[in-house]
Amino acid sequence: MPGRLLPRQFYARDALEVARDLLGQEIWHGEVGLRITEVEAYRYPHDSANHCRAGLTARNAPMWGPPGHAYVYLCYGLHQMLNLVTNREGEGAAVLIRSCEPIAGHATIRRRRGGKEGPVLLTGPGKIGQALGLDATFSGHPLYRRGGLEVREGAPAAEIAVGSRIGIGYAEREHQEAEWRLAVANSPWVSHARQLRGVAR
DNA sequence: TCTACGATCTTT
DNA sequence: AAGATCGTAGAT
Repeated sequence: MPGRLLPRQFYARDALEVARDLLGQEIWHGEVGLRITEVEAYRYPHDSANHCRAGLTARNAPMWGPPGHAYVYLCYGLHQMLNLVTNREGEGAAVLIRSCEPIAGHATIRRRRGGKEGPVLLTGPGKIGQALGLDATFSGHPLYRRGGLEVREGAPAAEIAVGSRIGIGYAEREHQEAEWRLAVANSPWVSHARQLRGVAR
């Protein structure tokens, strides 16, 4: 039996708080189910790494909308990046899903990954969008309704690790160094794990 | 319109 | 260390 959907209000908080509580929750799309193991918070209003730093654009519009919706965008011309919109409507903030443990739909995931043999390692945000079969048409999709892309209640993380966010060299140093990347401690489903430090929950 | 570049990943 | 690959944003 499927787990309970996370309610809209879950997302209506600061992105960093939502990020912490998303660890261990599940993302489902069709038969594919993933357990969230690594996330990054893109906060509002003071975050020079945030896509919303320069105001409203056609691409980032879902981030300015109500919480509990997806924000999906194409990165480097090939990677579909999945974010979950947080805070309140009118505040551009979201949590980037960076890594997950696959829990269902392994065959579909493998096919989407090109049918390669070997373990399916979903570490890094590009692989999450690929495993879920996402593209930009999912941007703005609600996450709290059955059907389509859903986020369900999962087993919370016992312990978490923190570190600075990846790939934001364009941001101010204060925001580059902010420890707004969170992961399930000691999970194999984490990217750049050496740059994390463990902290008690 | 034009141009530079990116919240990446894989291969060398 | 560098190539793939293309939509977006800001400038012209």
